[in-house]
Amino acid sequence: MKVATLLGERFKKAPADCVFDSQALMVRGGYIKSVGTGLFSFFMPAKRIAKKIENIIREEMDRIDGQEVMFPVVMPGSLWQESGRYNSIGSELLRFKDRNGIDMVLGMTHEEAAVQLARDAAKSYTQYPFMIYQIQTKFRDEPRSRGGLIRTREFTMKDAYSFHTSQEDLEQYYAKAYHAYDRIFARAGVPQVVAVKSDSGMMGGRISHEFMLLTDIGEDTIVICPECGYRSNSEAADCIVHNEEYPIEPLEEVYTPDQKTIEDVCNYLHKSPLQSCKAVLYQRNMDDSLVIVFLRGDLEVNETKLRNLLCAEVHAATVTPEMGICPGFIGPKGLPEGITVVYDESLKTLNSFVAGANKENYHYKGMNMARDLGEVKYDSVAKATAGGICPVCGKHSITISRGIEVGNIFQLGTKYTESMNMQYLDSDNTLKYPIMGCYGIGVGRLIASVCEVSHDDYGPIWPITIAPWQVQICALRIADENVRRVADKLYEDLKKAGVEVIYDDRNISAGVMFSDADLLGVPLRIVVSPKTLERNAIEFAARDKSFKADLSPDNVVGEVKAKIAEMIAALTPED
RNA sequence: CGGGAUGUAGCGCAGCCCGGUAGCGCGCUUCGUUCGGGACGAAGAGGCCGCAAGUUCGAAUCUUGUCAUCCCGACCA
Repeated sequence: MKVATLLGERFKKAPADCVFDSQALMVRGGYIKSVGTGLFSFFMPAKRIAKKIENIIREEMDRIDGQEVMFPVVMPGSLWQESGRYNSIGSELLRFKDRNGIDMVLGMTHEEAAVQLARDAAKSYTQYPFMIYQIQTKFRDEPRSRGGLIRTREFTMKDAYSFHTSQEDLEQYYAKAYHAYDRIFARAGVPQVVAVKSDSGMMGGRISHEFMLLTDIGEDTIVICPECGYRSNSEAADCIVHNEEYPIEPLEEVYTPDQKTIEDVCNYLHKSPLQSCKAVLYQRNMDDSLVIVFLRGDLEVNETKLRNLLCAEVHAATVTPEMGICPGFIGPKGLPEGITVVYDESLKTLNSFVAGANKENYHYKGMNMARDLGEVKYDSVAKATAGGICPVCGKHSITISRGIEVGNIFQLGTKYTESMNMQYLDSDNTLKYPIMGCYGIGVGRLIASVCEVSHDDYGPIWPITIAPWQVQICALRIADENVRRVADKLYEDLKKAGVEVIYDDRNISAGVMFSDADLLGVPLRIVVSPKTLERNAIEFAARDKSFKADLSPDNVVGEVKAKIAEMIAALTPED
């Protein structure tokens, strides 16, 4: 390929609305072009990167006995009716009608299609376990796509579905998939991607992990214990806090005029927020019924956990006079009947604290849950905080990071096989539902993630395993006959040797040529110029500046191939 | 869905308040000089000023509506 005819303008400056480095560089470098909100076309370099990532994924899926298949992008709504998701999923599932007025959907994930494909084909236990996967376009009508390829509405995704006859077998396979994912991210040049425990959300099932690229621009909050390696998405993380032993005091109602926030009340009463109880109000989406969460004053509610606990969607409450509560002065004692109350575990060992008195301008101090409220049930609904206690090793070591989710794995269970009536005949001659796992990786998001962690001010630095090309030839002063002859020959020789090479033979200034090369991010660069040819040499350098050397034009091909092999080997895991 | 902003050449923007020939920089074309980190000169090409109504002799500019895009939040396997 020659740069001269490579489509995609490379810009000196990024469009004004780019928010992430990866986004700016991929637009500037002529990789992607926005077509509409969350919709992108890929120019050749991006498409080549995607293809290489897909091939790595393909190899690793095949390595754990995956069978590559393909499901349709468009599916009849009736298929999604079977699993119940046609109605349970909101407007991110794009629904439309075909010419016959039949309800159709655009696939945002393919559990239904996978079960539909497999259910008639795997009737005997002897055919299990198996895994099927595809690499294909998905569409999710995201309420807010952003950040270039980080969050798009249409995207390419590898999705895999495994089917098992026992939980143990699923767990074994799950571990294999976990390992395959580690290999994929290592080979793609982002060993920074780590698995974290996650909430399984609408997918159903219990155990799941997300593979996160840890970066400040990430949209997810990750709870990490550097001491023991515990890692969890904040949505799924346990919040364990330590409470001081405070002197037991009698329960006392105190006048606290206009002291409505935790901060105000605590200042007013000279107490720490650690010694107070906060009320957070929600309403169930279904019927707007009120839910009050009580937790220690310094903590925040983990709404994912609250939803899971209540088995209901909730939203922040709008307080009306009919509710019979006093915002700013809400406490556990003396609430009206009929309100759902959730006590966070942080209150369990808090032996003396400040709380609202459910009376305008009054709080209690010296409150003690057991003494003043009797036996109540405690649930874990608080967000983990930095410095909190690690649920695994018990040290005060929790740190909070941000991450981009580039992949995930779920132990689904029988949610889909039951709802869609997929059964096999077991060895004991009884019909059973297979147990499923599912495993996803977003290809475009992975491209952006690699770019995010592997770039400099001038452009991306693609790992050799996914780079659009392995080597770029920059011919300076192409009008010089010697340069033309040597560079042309190098290009032909490298192509013949099977090296992926892109050749810039434009008659332009060195600055422009190098800047364009930096934006293309090709890991190895050969510069042919009159200057080096004078000493019968060409220059061979790495995009990441790790080396730069003169080579004799005669043994370039061998040297380049050796370097490529070395760089690929460095990214290939041992097992 | 709430809040904020922006739509003028491929990209970045000015012009709008105060209505009257559509402009600038980059990029693109041609010629010449220069050229190992975004060179210089000269001459060119390129625009239903997001769309639609309205006001007006006349609208990029004023009014109304509408669509699109971006940011923050809500939401999100």
